[in-house]
Amino acid sequence: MQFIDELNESQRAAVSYNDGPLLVIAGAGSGKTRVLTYKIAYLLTQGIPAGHILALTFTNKAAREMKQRITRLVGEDVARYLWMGTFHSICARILRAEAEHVGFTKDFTIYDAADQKSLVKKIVKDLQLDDKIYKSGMVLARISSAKANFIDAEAYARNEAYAKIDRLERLYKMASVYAEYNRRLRAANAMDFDDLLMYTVLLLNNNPEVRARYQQRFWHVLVDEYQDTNHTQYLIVKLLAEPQNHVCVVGDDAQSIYSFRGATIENILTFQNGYTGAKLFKLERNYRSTQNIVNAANSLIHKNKGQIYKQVYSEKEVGERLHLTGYSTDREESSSVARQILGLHRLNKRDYEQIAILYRTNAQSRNLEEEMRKLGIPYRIYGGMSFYQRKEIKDAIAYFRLAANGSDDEALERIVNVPKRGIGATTMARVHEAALREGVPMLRVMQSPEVYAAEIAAATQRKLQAFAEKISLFAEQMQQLDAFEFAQLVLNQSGVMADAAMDTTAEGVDRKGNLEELLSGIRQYVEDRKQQGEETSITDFVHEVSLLTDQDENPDDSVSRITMMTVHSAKGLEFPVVFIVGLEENLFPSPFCQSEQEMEEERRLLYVAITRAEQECYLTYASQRWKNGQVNFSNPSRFLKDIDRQYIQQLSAPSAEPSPWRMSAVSNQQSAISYQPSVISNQPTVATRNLKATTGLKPKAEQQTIVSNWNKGDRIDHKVFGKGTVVRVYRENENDKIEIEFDEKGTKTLLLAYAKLQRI
DNA sequence: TGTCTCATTTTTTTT
DNA sequence: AAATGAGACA
Repeated sequence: MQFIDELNESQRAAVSYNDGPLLVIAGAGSGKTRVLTYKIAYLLTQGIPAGHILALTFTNKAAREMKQRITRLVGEDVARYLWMGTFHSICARILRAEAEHVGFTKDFTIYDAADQKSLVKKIVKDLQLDDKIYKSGMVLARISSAKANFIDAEAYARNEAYAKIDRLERLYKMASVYAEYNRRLRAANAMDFDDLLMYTVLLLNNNPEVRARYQQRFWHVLVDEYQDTNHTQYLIVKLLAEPQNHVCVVGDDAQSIYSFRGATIENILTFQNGYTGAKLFKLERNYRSTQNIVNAANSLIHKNKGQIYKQVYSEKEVGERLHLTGYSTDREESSSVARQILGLHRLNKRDYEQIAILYRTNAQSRNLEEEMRKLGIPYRIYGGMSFYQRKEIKDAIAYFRLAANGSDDEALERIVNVPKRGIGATTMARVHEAALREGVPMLRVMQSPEVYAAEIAAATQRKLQAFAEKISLFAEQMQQLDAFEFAQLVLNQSGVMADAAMDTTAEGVDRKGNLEELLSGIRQYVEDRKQQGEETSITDFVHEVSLLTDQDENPDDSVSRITMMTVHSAKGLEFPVVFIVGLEENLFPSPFCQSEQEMEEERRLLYVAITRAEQECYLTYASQRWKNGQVNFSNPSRFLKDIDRQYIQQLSAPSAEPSPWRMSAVSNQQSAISYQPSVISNQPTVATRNLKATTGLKPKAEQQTIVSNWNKGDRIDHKVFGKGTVVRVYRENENDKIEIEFDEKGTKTLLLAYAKLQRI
């Protein structure tokens, strides 16, 4: 037990307390993960077998890292038997083993967001509801919220609180949509993310002998980031830990930022009610950040009303104050941040790896990305499109999914015509209708269309059968081949690979490259699993992949890069230098929070952001920002006033109102009409859109034309603008002027135009 | 059936 | 700015 010396007093107390449930309130940077890691190591040295310890984390990455740290303490041959993972992956593991108890087979598919959305759309259509009211996003949010609170479709129908909101939104049939949604998932032998949690609770609730088995398996249950658990997760922990209640949860109410996903801070606040005799430990010493950073963050968070009182403190150096800078535009903000990063790298010898830029919304990464590229700063963006979300990858995986689970209608619809097989929407609508009517999977209908859907033309029926046969052939092969061999076979015989290979455009080459990357990923997977002596089938691979997120992608190369991500995904991370950008009203805080509670959550979000910084923290805002293709004027975030001024150094405020670029469009020498003051920055940039209203251009000609970042003499791509159209962009009170003339070619594709930058 | 054009919408965060 | 959806047309 030499490692217990590496802990401070309160950490050690939490680690070695073992007489019952405990709640560890761990301030930011106070060694939360350290406590959890050491606690597990401690349990292991106390003779608890690794296979009897369950540790639940928030992300796969956190689980992986914790496992690595424990491995370093106790060795691989012990650590590998730990049950460690996200709620979702552990639940999936349990559910696959016990699938028949909840009426699924162990090969059930996990539907991702796209599958869910498409399913909801179909249901809304089939139930003949108005899709303007039953928007898929809204419907899914309602369902997800219900599932997070362990409310099934039946209970939903009886639930007055939900009904009230639904009435407000005119979603009178919401309960039936929910019920139908679940029926369809079940028919497809599929679960969504929330089902993984929901069905685990059902499983344990309804099957005493299964429950007893898992309760006997898990002697100790530990939960990280407890402030971000929802009610269903609370139930899972409760059910698994009974009756001994050897539960250890670690969290920080000040960092609760996922209530939009159903997380409830109540879980922390009432922990001691749910587990009588629970002991509370507080970790208040921050080992991460300088005093200025910790104090600034404290002054901010103390403006919140609801919180467990704690005084986080740092004994590191006082450090620099937070640097606050205002800019007139978002472009300026981005380019200045880029220049500062370059400076930090060159002059202060900062490794790029030590620097992160955090923002409220993913959309903000675009500008930043551009500026980084301009200055040659290597970067890594988390969020946005991950590898597994690319079209060709999803297509490939849909083939695997369908082979593994013939009821997976979403996978089927995705690939039935990829590559083109002449099976169009009309045919699929008939297949869908028949499948619904007969209560069979669509694949079955396609196997014998003459039985189920006779109205389909004979020639088309043969196409359907050919497809169905191909899939059953794959399903057969799947039994004999390992994941890599199988994937290779499918990509070749499905035509997906050939399709990509035929396309010689840049995107086509990319697609082919991605597919090859997928293959080599699968090969790697097979090799790894072989070494571990584990299964190497494609189904395991698919199951694993469906629980991955972009956070989990390989840190790839050895190049040192700055990191750009949303504040949410930065939770749990730390960087010597942090830039927090876009600190404006209607962005951060988000324009969507109505209630005071939501505002407090946004404040916690900024608290999380600031406390990521170890040494330097830069805060920026801009007074003009592009949003949804429009310029927005904004004020500095109210949160800036919440931070005690003594910890902030204001470097500069936006200079006087910039003279914006104005744009006018002239059609055939018609009169010029000035357009909204839009464009910004010293780089002449033009954005035109929907000019019809203002210019009277012919209806054909005027859709969205975007030209950005010009230099003298640049050639630019854009859409057809209409014969003889001239667009002028000029800067008020100055003589800079850009004039573009559009010629009339351009039938379908983009027209190349020539931009002339001139001074008049 | 497939492609192209035009119009409308977008509420933020993620396992 | 980008994505989605509807409708026209080959």
